[in-house]
Amino acid sequence: MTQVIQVALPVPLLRLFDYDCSTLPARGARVRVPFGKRVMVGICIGAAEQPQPYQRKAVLEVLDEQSLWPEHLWQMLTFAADYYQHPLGDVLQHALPALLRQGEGASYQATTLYQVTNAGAAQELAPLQRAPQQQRLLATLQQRALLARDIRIEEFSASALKALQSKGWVEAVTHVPAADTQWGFKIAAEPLQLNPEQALAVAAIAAATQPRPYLLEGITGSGKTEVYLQAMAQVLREGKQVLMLVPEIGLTPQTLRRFQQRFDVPVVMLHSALTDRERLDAWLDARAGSAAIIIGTRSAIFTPCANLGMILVDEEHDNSLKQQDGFRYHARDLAVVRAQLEQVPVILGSATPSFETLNNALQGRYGYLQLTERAGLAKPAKHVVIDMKNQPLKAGLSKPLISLIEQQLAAGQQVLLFLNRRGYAPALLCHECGWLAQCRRCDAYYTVHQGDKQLHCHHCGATQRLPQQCHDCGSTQLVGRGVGTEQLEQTLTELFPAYPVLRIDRDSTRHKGSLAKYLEDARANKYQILVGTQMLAKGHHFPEVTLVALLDVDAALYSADYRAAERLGQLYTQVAGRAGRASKQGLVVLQTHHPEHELVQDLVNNGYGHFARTALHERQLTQLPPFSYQALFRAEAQHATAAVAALEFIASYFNEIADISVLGPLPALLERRAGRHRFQLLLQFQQRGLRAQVLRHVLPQLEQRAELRKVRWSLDVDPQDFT
DNA sequence: AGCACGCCGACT
DNA sequence: GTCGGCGTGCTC
Repeated sequence: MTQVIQVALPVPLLRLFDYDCSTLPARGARVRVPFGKRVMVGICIGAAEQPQPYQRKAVLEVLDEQSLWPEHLWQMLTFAADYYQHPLGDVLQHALPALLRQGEGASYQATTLYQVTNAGAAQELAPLQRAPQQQRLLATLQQRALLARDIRIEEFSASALKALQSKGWVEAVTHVPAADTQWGFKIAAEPLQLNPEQALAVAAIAAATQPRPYLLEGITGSGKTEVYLQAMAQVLREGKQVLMLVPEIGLTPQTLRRFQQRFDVPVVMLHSALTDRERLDAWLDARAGSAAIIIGTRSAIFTPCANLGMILVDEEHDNSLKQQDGFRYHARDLAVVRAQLEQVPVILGSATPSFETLNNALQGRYGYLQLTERAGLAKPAKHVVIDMKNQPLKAGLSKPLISLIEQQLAAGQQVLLFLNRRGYAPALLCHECGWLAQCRRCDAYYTVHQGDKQLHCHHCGATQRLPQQCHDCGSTQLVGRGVGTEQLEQTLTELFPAYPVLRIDRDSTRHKGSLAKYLEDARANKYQILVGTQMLAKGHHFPEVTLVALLDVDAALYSADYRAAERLGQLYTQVAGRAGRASKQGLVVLQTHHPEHELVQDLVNNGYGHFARTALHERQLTQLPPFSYQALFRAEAQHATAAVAALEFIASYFNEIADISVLGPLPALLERRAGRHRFQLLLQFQQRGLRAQVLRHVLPQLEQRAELRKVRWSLDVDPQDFT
């Protein structure tokens, strides 16, 4: 009997689409459908209860017999679509590997497996002395069978393989990888001895009768990872899976190795270098339960797990956990929702917890586990605040800082300098008339880059040749104003010619693999002076670094973005954790024109914990998140008036509702970018429930309005960034 | 988001 | 005379 079904399609529309179908597919199964002039893969949501009187088209093909997602994960995904008011079809699309989005079968692909024949197993290796390629391959095959892919990866010779086959020693068989859900739990390496705090944390998680979220707040070097490992061990021992989210930068082969060394269980790592097929295999392994540990960045939160036992979110304060465009979800928040639905514990780990998470822990909603002791005998770093007022500066370096650097270098140690501006100089100034080279498409100045002798706009990517003359007065007296990492690198090379300088920023690491190489060189102490942007701040440890300096933090102290201070506190604390170790005193230097600033004083004197609590109290007084719930509408258009009008139109839907504060429309921090005028409208609610209810009611209406068709607009629930 | 339709400028 | 620029509208 023909059914009418609702289908979610990957289009930016909140509504679902009705199709005729000869059967009723499972909810969560894929269907191939005609859509306009195209054919698309959509997800069946179920039977349409009140089919619209509409000229329906028919489903072309039902691609899955069952739902692609386990029930709890399906619930999380529908929750997310509602919470973020984002089209369900697009949300579901995010939760699928590329091959499944394209309509491939949700199954392993048969590949060729090469194995020794009986004759091959008995064959001596010595006679192959004169064919070393064949000898090496046969020796390996006698130990284990190899997939076609392994042959390639391990660089065996294809002709050697052919030769062995023709001698009848090796045969090719068709191999369908099966999800092997039976992995026995084995500890590969003995766990480390825990200190009392660590032991308490592990025990608290193990002893909980009700699974719940935990904040694991551990200063750098306090052994957070060991707590993760031992908490995981208990889950793995029961045959359950662990899902771990890490920041983009933390997804390294070292991470993988650390887990493999401890546990003799299958680990899959979802990194960007995987092919689409490998990604699907990993997804299938996780869904079947045959992967014991699944590690990935933000989007890994959507990986289905047959038998989930725990979720870990490492560096839970990290901004890369929030997607900044399209489906703007926060993976940490979804992890908490998923853990609740699946009834498993979730551990949010950080040395510098986000204010949201810290507040939840302080209010008792999350378990609060603290690690305050540095392992070993490492001394906490010394803090120095340098007042830049009235100081002569050399490429942003004050005299006292230069002499501190000198001392460290002379003692054979490494220094690490942070400057959050890449390029040579953040502006090009005419020395005669004051003209500044400005991007034509953005409200921003061009950055001078000496490397390629060009001006770059860091906001729209535009470039042009370095001008020889002022555009206004024709003078040739053009000078860079301000300091970027390029110039800092150059100046340091001049100041300390005996010491090699390494610069790490987006420009110097453009080639793939170069970042990894530089980091390795830095760790190996090939460079004594390291210069970089934030890029260098996250998650890297350089054991020989004793001095870390933040060259200019003033922008964060007086930013229009209320989260700037939180981020500064986190950055400062993270980098402070990198200075010094057991035998050497670390030094953290902060240069500012406002040494008396409360935030600076609090951070330096009382540490992140106190700083965060003070700032949280302030957020409470001013009714900012996490003490209120925000939704941000953004609009951009060719003309400012169009963007403003669109937001005013949106605002009219909220103005009359009680208990909503409506701010704006206000220009974005960078009003014009790539030739488009950008404005924002901020809504603030006292209750999360009210926000959900109102957005759920209003968004579908807005989508219908012709008034909003001419501008590009979007909604960001729980905005992190106001740029 | 795509993809078509539609109406105005610089090219073979 | 066309090719193609991106504004506007629609997708079950």
